Amino acid sequence: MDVWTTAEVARLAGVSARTLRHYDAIGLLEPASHGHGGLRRYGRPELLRLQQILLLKRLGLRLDVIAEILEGDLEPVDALKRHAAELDTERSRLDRLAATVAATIRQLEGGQPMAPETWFGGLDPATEAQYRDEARRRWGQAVVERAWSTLQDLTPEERRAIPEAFNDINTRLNALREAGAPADGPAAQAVTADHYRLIAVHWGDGPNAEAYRGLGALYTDDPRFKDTYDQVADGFAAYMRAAMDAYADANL
Amino acid sequence: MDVWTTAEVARLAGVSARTLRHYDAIGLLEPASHGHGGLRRYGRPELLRLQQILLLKRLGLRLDVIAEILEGDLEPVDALKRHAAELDTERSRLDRLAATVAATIRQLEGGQPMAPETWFGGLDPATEAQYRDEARRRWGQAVVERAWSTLQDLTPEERRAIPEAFNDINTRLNALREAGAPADGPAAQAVTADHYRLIAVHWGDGPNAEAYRGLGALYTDDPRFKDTYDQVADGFAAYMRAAMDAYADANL
DNA sequence: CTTGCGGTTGACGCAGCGTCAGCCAATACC
DNA sequence: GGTATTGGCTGACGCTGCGTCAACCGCAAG
Repeated sequence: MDVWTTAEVARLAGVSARTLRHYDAIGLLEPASHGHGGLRRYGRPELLRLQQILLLKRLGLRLDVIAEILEGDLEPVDALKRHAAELDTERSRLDRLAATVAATIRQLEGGQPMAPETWFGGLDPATEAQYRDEARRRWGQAVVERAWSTLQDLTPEERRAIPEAFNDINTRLNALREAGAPADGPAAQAVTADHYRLIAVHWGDGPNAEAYRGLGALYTDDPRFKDTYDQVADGFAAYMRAAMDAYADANL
Repeated sequence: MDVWTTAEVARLAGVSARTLRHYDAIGLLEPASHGHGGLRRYGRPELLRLQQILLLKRLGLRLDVIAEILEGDLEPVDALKRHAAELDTERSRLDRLAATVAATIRQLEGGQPMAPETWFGGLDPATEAQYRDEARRRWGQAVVERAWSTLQDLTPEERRAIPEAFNDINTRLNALREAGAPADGPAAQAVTADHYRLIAVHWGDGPNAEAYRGLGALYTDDPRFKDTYDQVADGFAAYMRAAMDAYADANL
């Protein structure tokens, strides 16, 4: 009774037969012998090795790492410490993700305020015309016409998605501001890059440094914009402008 | 300028061209037209749809879920709430995993005490003989001989792994005890199942109900065992025995 | 003889692309 | 006019850890 078949080992160890065949295939746990039509026959050393494998697997180690440990090529403590660090990284990633998702849910449920970038969408004709005139003076005829025709071509569904996209960016950026991240730091600049790309999509091309800085200036100097942005949080408009200036300096 | 190629869209949106081709392949984002040798040509609606895709992707949603949302088959808020719940589950799983890994590291670094199940390994000959005699009286000749020959055949390396395996189980079970989990509850019984299987491997077969209960009795009644087990934590021996009794009742 | 159990070897599937490989077309340089 | 470069295209493999068929074989019971 010192030898077991695949199914017996599976039952004893609480794994599937397929798993054992897989471990054989990748060389992690080879049976003591292949006899009589290829039948796998496991001995006691294999059972014990399997126990060690399962112990390490329960800790979340990958099979190739487990193999290295069992071959003596890797110190268990070292591998576990590295693994613990990875777990920690992954956990904080999940934490941030969960926070972002929760914020997005609140935002969707709360009904988002109309962002000023949606100038031409859903406004009454007079106000709309006023914005368009001003935009033309600031950025020129071509840009405004492109943006205008863009918005005209949207389905109502797509149009609804625009404020969400801007609010998403505002939420993210404000979270960084509250966390004390500098506006020209890597985290805030990454979000700003998303903002730039979103603007680029609406304008049909990326704004140059001057135009982008001009847009930022609008956020702090024009009360129609400033009020909306400081509604996100007090001081947010200034933070946003600083981030945009830094972005223009570094990338445009 | 109302139409863009793959590379242009990639640059504007900050994704790889390969990604865009993938999204086309799975039908998530199809170009406005395929013209002139299969060249993909994206229009403004596609750019906007891509923005929505990337927004949702940043939240960790899977591509098929994103597709459902964009097709209008799924409410964004519902999907996000479900996703938030999944994130929470995953996060607590990682928490437990990290705790287990940390405990294992402490255990490996602290040098584990010899578990009494390693009767015949590394003891002086006289003590070893004494254990063997007693084990024979308790569980019979056959079982002891099998277990004995098992241990004889092990390499020193494999022998060192045995206490680790037992200590792993003790650590896990004691964590449950300290958390207030009942010895006959599902969590503790899952660990006990591992313990049973480990014993089964060493004995060459699973002990029956009587033998397993007898082993449990040993833990609380025999001072040599009890002392070692209560060294894990005060009262642990009794908890372990209760878990083993419950396991025997339910499964053997 | 059939049925059924338990064993075997492939091979696909999953998630989301990265990364060649091999081929075409237009442009730029000599 | 030849050619090197750029960019786009379509496959197809790779990664992780098996679950899940599919197709086939051998042995024992009914």
